[in-house]
Amino acid sequence: MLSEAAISLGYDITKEDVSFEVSEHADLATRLAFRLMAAKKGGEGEDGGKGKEGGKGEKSSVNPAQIAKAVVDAISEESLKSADLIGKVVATGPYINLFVSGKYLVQTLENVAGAKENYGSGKRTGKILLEHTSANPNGPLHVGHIRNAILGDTLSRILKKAGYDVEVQYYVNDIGRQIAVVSWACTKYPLNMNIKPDNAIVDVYIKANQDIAEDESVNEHIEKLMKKVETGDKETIESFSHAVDMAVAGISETLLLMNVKHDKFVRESQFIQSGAVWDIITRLEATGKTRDADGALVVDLSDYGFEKTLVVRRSNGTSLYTTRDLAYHEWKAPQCDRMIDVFGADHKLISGQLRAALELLKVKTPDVVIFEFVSLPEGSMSTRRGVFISADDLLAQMIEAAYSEIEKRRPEETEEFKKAVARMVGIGAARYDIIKVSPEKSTVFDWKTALDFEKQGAPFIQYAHARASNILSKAAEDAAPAPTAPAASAATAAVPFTPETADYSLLTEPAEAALIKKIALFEQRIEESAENLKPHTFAIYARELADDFNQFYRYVPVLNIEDAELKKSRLALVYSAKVALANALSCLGIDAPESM
RNA sequence: GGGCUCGUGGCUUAGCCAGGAUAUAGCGUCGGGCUUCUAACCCGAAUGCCGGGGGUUCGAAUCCUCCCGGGCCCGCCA
Repeated sequence: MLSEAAISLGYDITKEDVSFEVSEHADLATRLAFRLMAAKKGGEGEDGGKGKEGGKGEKSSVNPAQIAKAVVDAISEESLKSADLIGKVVATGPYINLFVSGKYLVQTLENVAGAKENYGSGKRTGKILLEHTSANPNGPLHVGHIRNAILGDTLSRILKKAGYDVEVQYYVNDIGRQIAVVSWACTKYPLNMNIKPDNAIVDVYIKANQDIAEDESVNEHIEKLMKKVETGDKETIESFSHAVDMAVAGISETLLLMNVKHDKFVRESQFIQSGAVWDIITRLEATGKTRDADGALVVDLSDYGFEKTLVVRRSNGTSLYTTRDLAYHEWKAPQCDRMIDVFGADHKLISGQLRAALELLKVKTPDVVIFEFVSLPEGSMSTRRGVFISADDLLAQMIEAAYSEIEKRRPEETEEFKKAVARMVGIGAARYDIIKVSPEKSTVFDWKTALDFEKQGAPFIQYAHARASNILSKAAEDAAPAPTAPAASAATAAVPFTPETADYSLLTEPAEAALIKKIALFEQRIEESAENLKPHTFAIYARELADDFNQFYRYVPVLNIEDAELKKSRLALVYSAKVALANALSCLGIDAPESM
């Protein structure tokens, strides 16, 4: 419509030149006028170039505000009519602002009612293999790992919502040096079977590392174990595997508590046993880019901009994490259209080298999502030194904090109710606090901030959902009163309501329109978030949605009105808002309580 | 030392990739709102040389460059 108008004025543009953005001044805005001015100035020869010598002297006689006005004036009557979702187009200064029509709002609510829990789903296709968390099984997850877990899990939910077929994997290091230390520690020190198994493992792991620091000879034992495992010694493999099982069991329990789901736990050792690792090494050698360095085999990746070579085989003949990771990615590549890895900032260099080596082998490379570190006020965390705050501790304290809140607010409720809500709110708050911040910010963990339930965090969104649920359940009660209930008054009289039959055009309050418009943006925001691999942008959308619902809740009564038709329509809107809120929370891995 | 990354009111933070309308929101501070669907809510106020200098541009928080400060990496660890 706008391009037609611009063309009619003699501008040489195509539909693609018209781009829109969201704006606080309009539902949709375009800076088309700026483009047109630039195009005109650039002259005949150049079209989107910078026009490095063009612009200076010849000041254009028209300014963008005039162009904008001219374009809007040139929009033909029937063109505006045919775009029936757009209600109004105005030029404000150099901007052309578009406002949606009532039909757009009605259509949005019809879509929600039709789609329900599928509302907001995108149409993307393709299979994605997403790897996240993959913490070493040498102890419990700590607060650094949960950034990985929550980022990865939220990303997987958003990608699924966008339409992709997503399989999530945890890559288990069950064979490296650290696991050899764990295994050795398990034979030297007794395991405390009365505590969570990952905690029992880390206790002995820390002791073993102290031993190594004090006594060099321990390293010889460790190395012997590594060799044995790579050459297939059954007993050693079983001992490793037992220790790994314990740690993984504990880690899984923590992940489950956080609503983090993996489809598969893939063990590194399988790539040793299958011979894939040695096969990779042979093919790397065949590229001619490898060489011997003091007995070790290294790959020269200088063609890819890496000065440092990459070691793929130790001088003692054993493989390294990186080598096994190459085999893992080669294994994954044919199973999917796209691989995504979520790694901590410490993996930045190595993941770049991994991608380069995969390219060398002509294997599809993964997209890597990097998040910066979470450190403690006294410095960075270390499982080995026992310097960390475990995820379990954090989550337990958050649930406890949520419990005391619910105790304060709803003392009359049952213990079961309070416990359930405390879990939903505590975990939700933890997840939201982590996901709302963009991953490239490094953070310092602080108990006080962590346990301070930030306003407009997860509880805020959950509360909006609970409010919507409450209105709907009250309406249902009114519609089917219990035999003992007093007769309903006129204002609260039963309103048979179904989203399909409501007259949405009655919803004309500003707060109603604002809420509907926000609901309408769901799919777009999901696709944006999925496309950019930025879950935090969707977390912000969920908050905005709750914000608009709370405005509506404050200013627009639903149950206490006389007009039955209007009540029906508003109930339908509340229903749509509840669906949108529930779907948004689900994408964030946060439970949506009916009451809290 | 080299590479990557971050720096936005007292604190936390969005916007930066694809430069444009008074820079987003929360906490904290100050003031207001529960006989009306749960106040984990809502409304209002104050608070910003968008780390600093230079450059590109009609226009820079956004692009380029140098500098300063924090984080991460530069292992035959993962």
